[in-house]
Amino acid sequence: MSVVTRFAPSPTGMLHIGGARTALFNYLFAKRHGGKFLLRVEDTDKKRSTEAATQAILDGMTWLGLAADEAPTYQSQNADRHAECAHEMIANGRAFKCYTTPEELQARRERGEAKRAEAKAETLDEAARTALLAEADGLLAPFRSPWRDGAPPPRPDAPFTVRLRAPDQDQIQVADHVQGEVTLASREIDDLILLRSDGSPTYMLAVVVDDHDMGVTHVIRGDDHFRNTFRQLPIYWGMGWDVPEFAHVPMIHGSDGAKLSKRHGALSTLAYRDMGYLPEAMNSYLVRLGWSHGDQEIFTLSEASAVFDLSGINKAPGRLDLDKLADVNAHFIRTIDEARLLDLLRPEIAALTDLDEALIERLQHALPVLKERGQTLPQLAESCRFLWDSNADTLNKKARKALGEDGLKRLSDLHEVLDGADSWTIETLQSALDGFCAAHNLSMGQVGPPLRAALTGGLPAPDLAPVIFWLGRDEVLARIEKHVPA
RNA sequence: GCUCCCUUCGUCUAUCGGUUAGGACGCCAGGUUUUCAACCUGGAAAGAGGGGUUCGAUUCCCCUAGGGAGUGCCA
Repeated sequence: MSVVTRFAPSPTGMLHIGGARTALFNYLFAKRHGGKFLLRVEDTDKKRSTEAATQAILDGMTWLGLAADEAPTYQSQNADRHAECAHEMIANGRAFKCYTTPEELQARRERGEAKRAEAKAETLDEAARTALLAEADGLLAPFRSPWRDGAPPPRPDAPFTVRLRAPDQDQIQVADHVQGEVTLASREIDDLILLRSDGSPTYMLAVVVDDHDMGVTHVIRGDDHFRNTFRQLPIYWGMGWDVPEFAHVPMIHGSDGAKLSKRHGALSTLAYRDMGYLPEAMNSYLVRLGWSHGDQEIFTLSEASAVFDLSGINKAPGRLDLDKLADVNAHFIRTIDEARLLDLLRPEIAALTDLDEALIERLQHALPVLKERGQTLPQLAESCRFLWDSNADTLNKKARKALGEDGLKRLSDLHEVLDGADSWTIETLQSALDGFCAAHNLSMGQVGPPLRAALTGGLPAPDLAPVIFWLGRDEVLARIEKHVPA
């Protein structure tokens, strides 16, 4: 049997980082087993679903490179099919019509809460408290409809929901690839609603029907859905369908261990793109958060696709560590194709200065060295600043100091040397500098600072020889002339 | 409240009864050095607590504490 996985987000917001990881795991598992990875948009909640959110999710997936093997499907379009299944289950006795109204349900819940609050009173004796608590428990227990056994409705024309008969056996077991074997008492499960009183399907019905119809073999989702599995199993049974394999992966928390909030990381996946992270880095970081493969820290998508397995997933929720993400990002900045890196860098630099042809050429030369100097794209762009900015007007303290009397003298001598250099490569420039030091009996510690001050004004930059080479003779001489007019 | 799950350095993790408990990020120190990085070397840093089982527990069991999830005519 060939593997089929799916990512099934509800389009009520952006694709956050937890969703991205769930999608990634589904993708990797499918690839690992030569199967199919599908995308299904769970838009059964018409009130909260938006087209913009759908698009944002699709964009996020595209950016991460998690391409689905078929066009995305939309759950809302299968509503008829869902209803059909519900009615089939009414026909075979697994489901029934329930005439209890939302108001009645709400009232029941509120009475339960009230009893519980009452039980807290200190004046109560033990017996009274126990009785009150028992009552509250009864009221707050999973709902079993009074009409589940076919009793006549109060008014046959009243609106009804379709509910599934909760299982009769004592317990339900789920063998989950992450959570292990977990048993739950059936009394924890209610007669869940399959069809709302307006006839629309609920999530619980829709997922099961769609997963079955799409041939999903492995349901890999957030562990916030784990409890749902116990309620969904009876739907598979009611329809006489094979039950897929399950893997419920833990959530991702913020760096403080609390639930992800806007403060720390509950950002759209695309926000990370906008902050200058690479999709490779996101994937690599995310796959290692909650899953491991020996000591390997860096994974490309294809590397992970070759070794990913469900058994390596941990049960505990993981915390987002932006420092680690930045380090992984730095790794990919250093290793991706340089032409692509330059393309990614273009808008970042264009935001800082005029990106003309001359600058692009300098960048092409310098990038192999400069790419070591930034964890994110904006940082990297900033590290390139000296390529277009001599910083002559805002010399920092060190630079100012280096341009004292001695410094200016050396600078003027260097101007002559560089002006007359007949070869312009990093190697020859380096030996020109070395030769200059030797000839004047100076150390690089005496020559470097003034030259650097003139060329970069104290901006961070690599070794002088490559800097001189990248800048080119005209620019170098011009920058020196700003301090020692020729 | 109830049900289920989880707990190894600050963080992500390795270990599948016997290890000086390993790696990575971050942090600290030293080295290199013409700035800033990078890089190299070294260092501090963990089995939540308490009981068992066992010749031997991080590893298996129980309790406690802490954390998470669920408890909708949301998904």
